[in-house]
This record gives sequence, C-alpha cells and structure tokens, in this order.
Amino acid sequence: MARRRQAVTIKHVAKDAGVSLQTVSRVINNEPNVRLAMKERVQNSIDRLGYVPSIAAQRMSGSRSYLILAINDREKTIAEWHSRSGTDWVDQMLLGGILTCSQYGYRMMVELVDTHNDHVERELSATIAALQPDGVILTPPHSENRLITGLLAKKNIPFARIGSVEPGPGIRLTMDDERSARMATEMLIGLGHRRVGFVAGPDDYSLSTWRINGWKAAMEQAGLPTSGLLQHGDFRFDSGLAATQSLLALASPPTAIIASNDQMALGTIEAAREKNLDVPSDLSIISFDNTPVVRFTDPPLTAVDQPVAATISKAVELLINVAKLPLPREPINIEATLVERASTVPPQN
Amino acid sequence: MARRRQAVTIKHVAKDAGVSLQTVSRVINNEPNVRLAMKERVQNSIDRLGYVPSIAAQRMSGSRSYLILAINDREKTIAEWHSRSGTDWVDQMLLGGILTCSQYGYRMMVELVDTHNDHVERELSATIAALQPDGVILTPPHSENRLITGLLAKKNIPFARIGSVEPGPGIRLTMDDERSARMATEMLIGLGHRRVGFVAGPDDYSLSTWRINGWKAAMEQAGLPTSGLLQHGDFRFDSGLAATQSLLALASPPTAIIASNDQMALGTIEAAREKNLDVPSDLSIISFDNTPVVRFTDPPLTAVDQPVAATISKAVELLINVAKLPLPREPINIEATLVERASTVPPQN
DNA sequence: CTGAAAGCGCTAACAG
DNA sequence: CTGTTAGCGCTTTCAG
Repeated sequence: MARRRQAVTIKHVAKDAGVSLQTVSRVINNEPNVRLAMKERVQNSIDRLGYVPSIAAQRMSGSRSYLILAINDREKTIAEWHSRSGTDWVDQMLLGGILTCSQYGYRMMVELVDTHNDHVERELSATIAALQPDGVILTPPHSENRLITGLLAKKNIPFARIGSVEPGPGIRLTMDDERSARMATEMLIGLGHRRVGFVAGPDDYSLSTWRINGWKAAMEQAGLPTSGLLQHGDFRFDSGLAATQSLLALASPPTAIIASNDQMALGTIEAAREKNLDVPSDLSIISFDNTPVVRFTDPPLTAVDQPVAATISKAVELLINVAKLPLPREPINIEATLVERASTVPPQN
Repeated sequence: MARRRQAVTIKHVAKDAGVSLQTVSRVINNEPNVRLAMKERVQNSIDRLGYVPSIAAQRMSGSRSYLILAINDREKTIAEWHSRSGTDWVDQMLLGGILTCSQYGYRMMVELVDTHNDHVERELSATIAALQPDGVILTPPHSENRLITGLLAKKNIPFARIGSVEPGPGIRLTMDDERSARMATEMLIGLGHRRVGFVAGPDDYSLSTWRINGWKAAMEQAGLPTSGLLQHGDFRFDSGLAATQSLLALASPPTAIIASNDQMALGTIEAAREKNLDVPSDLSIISFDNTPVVRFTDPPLTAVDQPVAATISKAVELLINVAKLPLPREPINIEATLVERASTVPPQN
C-alpha cells in the first residue's frame, strides 16, 4: 500500500497565509486571541487549499479524537441482525448519533462488546487504547455493568448510560419506562379493561423492572389486582408466546396484555391465534419499542414508541459538551409516547 | 477535558522487555527479522502490560489507519431510518462489515454522503483527510458517481463499488441482479404465469436495469410478451402502488408482478387490495431485498434475498488484503437466493 | 537480526 | 495577539 501522506497540512496553510502554525491551529479550533483580519486571512487559505485537519494528528497531540463510541451487546445485536427480525435499535442509534455528532464535527462508531465475557475489561481497554474515543455511550445491559462503568470512570472517559438510573459515574439517560408502562396500562384501563396481563423482559435489564412497576402502579391506582398477571420473558418471540400461553390458561385470563417489547408481542399474537382468540376483540395488545414490525402485524399493534434516536442524540450532545456544560447529576428522562393502532379496543365481554 | 495520554505505550513495552522500540514495533506488525525468542519476550511484555497500539499514532507515522469507510446515500438512508420502514440494509452492512473487519483488527465506520450535492468532492475529501481510511465501500448510487470514484482513484485509496459493473477503478461487486430477476421470473413462469408484470427501480441505479433485463430475458426465452408490462418506480411505497395500479388497469392485466424492492411490493399488495384482488390467488407477487417486512405482510412475500452482509464482508476482505492479493479485474458476483413464501401460486384462471 | 535517529501533523506551554 | 519549542506514539529510514 502506498504510503499516504496528508495532502495539505497545517504547514501548507501557515505558509500560504504567511503565519505560524499556531495561528492556523487557533483558527481551526476557534480559539480566542486571533485578530479578525488574521482569522479571515487564515480561513481563506484553508478554504482555498481545502485543508482539513487530520484527526489522527489532533488526537496525537493530546487533543480530542472527535470520536464517540456507541457500545452494544455483541451477542444480542448479531442475533438480531442475523434473524432479520426488523429491530431497528441500531439504526435509530445511528440516526440520532450520526446526525448530532456531525453537527459538532464528531463521528460515531458502533462497537459490539460481549457483556458476559470474562474479558470485558480487556476487550474494552483494547478498544479504548486503540480508538481513544472522546465519549462512550453504553446501552443495556452494559449500562449497569460495573466492570465497564468502573473502567471508563477510572480512565476518565466521559460516558453515558442509557436505560440506567443506578447511582454511579456517567450521565444517565432513560426513556422513563415506568411512566410509559403506566401510560399504556392506564390507556387499557380507560378502555374498560380490568384484567391487564404483563409480559416482562429479563431481569438483567433494569427497565424490565421499571415497566413492571409502571404497570403495577397503574393497576393498583385503579384498584385492580395484578396477582398472577405477570409473566417473564427474554425479549424473544418464543418467550412471549410461552408467557402469553400461561396468561391465557388462567382461570380468568386477561382481556389485554402488555408485552415488554415487540418481538414478545408477536408471540402474544401467536398465542391468541392458537387459542382462536381474536385480537383485539378478545384480547387487546400493547407492545414496547414500536419497531417497524408493529405496523405489519395483523392487526397493527398499539405500541410505546421508545425515542431511541432522541435519547442517543441527547447523550452525544452532553458527552461532547462535557467540558463546558455542568454535568447533569440526575438522570435525564426522554419521554416515550404511545402510538395507537388497531390492537386496542374496549373488552367485549 | 483532561488531556488523556496513552496509558501504556510502545516505550513501556520496550523498557519492560529490554529491547528497542523498533523491535516492539516489529513484533506488533508481525514483521520478519525478529528471533523467535525475542518475539516471545516482547509478546510477553505486551500481554502483561495489556499494551494496544494507538491507531492515531500508527496512522501518523505513515502506516495504516485500520479503518474502512462504508458510504451510503445520505438522503435515502436518513429517510429510511426516519420512516422506520424496516429496511435493514445498513444493519446487514454492519453485520458483514464489522465482523469481517474485526477479524483483521480493522473497524468499520458508516458515513452518509449526499450524491446529489454539488460539493460531493469537497465533502468526501474532507472526510478522507480527517479519517484517512484504508479502504472505502461505495454503495449505489455512489458506486457509479464519477466524481466520487475519480476522487478515490486519484487519492489512491482502495475502494469497492457495490452494485456496479461499469468499467473503471475500484473493486466491483454485484449480487448478480440480472440472474436473480431471471430466476424470479422463471419461477413464476414455472407456476404457469404468462403475464408477469415488472415494477422497476429508478434509472440512476444500474441494478434497476439489470433486473429489468433478467425479467425480459426470462420472458422472451419462454416466448412471452413483455410489452406494456413494465413500470418504473422510485423504490418507495407510493411508486409501487402507482405502478401496480397502472399494470392492473391494463386490458389484460398481469397475473403476477415482480417488484424491484420490498417497499414497492407493499404498494403492489395495496393496489391489489384496492381492486379487491386476492394475493396470491388473483395476483402473485415477488419482491426484491427480503427485508424483515416481507415476513409480516399478508400474505408473506416470496422474495429475492440480497446477500448484503456477504457482499460487504467480501468487499472488506478484498480491501484489507489489497496489497497482498492480486486485485480482481472482473466484477465479483455474490449470488442471491429466492426465498419462497406465500405470495406465489399458479394463476387461478 | 537489532538499534538509533528522524519525522508524521498537530497542539500545549511558554515566550515575546 | 502571535510565534517558537517540544513532544504525543509510532514507523520508516538507515546503521550497525
């Protein structure tokens, strides 16, 4: 491979503008202490020569790397990509991340890390040493992996924890899962449902518990029982199917079910079909996430839309401005909304 | 922001192993001329200290950046992400790209570039100057944008052109669209269809034409007419709907339609529904891409699966080994497969 | 086979 | 406000 060198460097610009390297550097970085005339002259040379600073060189000299790392769970992400289940979590991350990054001259890079690996620390250390990101975004279940958060804190790398309110280092952002679960439950209660089942996610996701709590709170506030109406799944279709089968086998089965994600909701639909129950007249369904698939199910699913793009965008912003802005001490909530479709109607009997 | 320095550098390793920087460098890069004993001693220090070379420093000193850039059309990609249409093109790129990159110690980064922009060259130049990727993957319609391919060639950056056979610089990879369109058409003919309509993609995608050619070839070979059975769309739902409406308004409408992508196929389903035609008994449908949505339509769509992950994976491999391997002069074909679902049956009348 | 020296492009620290 | 100097961590010469 040809030894590629930077086509036009800060030296060329300095020479062209007849100033020192330092002055050019100051202009690039928008630092104070440059006369306007000088600044314009330099900017002119920059534009004319088409100069763009080398990120590698900037990083080398102790400045920023202009890189934000978004870390996802390796196993789960690859499984989703393989299965082509239509989960667009990564896409929404990129949507929020890339656009916001580019506003600040940053880039976003997606990394897959295996939480359950004994070598998480080594794996992550290596990535950080190699890439030297200016900020890291942690998604569940990494957000609460002490090995990871501890390492990042120790290395003094700003990071955001999506979907975690657990105290500790890092900026915490949530989509207020308790609130949205409550909202979904209240909506069903409002329609007249009194037995609302809940299919929860796995325990290693904090948000699983929050959603349960929101559902319970709404039920209790309406004076409705929850006992026996809670089942656990693992976010996959099969587990949603099994959980719903259990719920529908109850002496007095629920007339509505909330599933903690779309894939499990598909399982819920399937379970209803197996029992010859009509959705929504026999069973109303609300799912979480609002991934593309919910619009193509029969019937289209009412779903809690998780504002993933907005959340990542916010995280990027905070991470980039971490030096300037005062760091939020409290978790930041990006509110989810409920998208009504055809899977929710009043109970028919 | 704290001025972060590399925790453990090549110097530490050199000192620890009692050798020169150079020797460590040779070990890292697996260069010859290091005695096995020496190599082991150095590797030991590397492992013990947990040393990982800084990519920025490597890049600075004229070596590789270990970065492959995957460039997608900005407008189209963002529109798809926003609409949450379930297109998983980017996910499949990442699946193939990230995994293969990581095998070689590389990373993949997704960039969005606006083809229709007058400043493509400047935009791309800036990205390249900033990132200095070792390779670039171009997807349609960038693959045939002379401004882009010319720039990359001039800068001597290895690149792959996905979905292009047009002569010129760069490694060309296709999914053999003509072949798969022929295959789809033959399948329908095999079922007994004689009037097979085709909804093509936009002209600025070469593959649109290839798919048309495949369809035509199969029809002609079977002695079937194609006149009037071709309509053009722009890959979006609405255009698929309109194109199908035109086809169904024909004096003798087609009994089967091939749509050049899944979104347009959804439009085809909708057009059939509007006319009270049953799919598949009144109208068989095959779509291209096999994105997640095709499994959730009613009925699930028979579709040509585009091996995006495999193609990107292959591109990455070639790009990384561009110095060692002889560069393929001919386009490389990664073969698509036809996934049969419920939207294709023999014509009912 | 190994080492020493020079430099990649940029910024921090210090002078003026 | 501007310039000079030193060095980031690594690889490429070029010597031994």
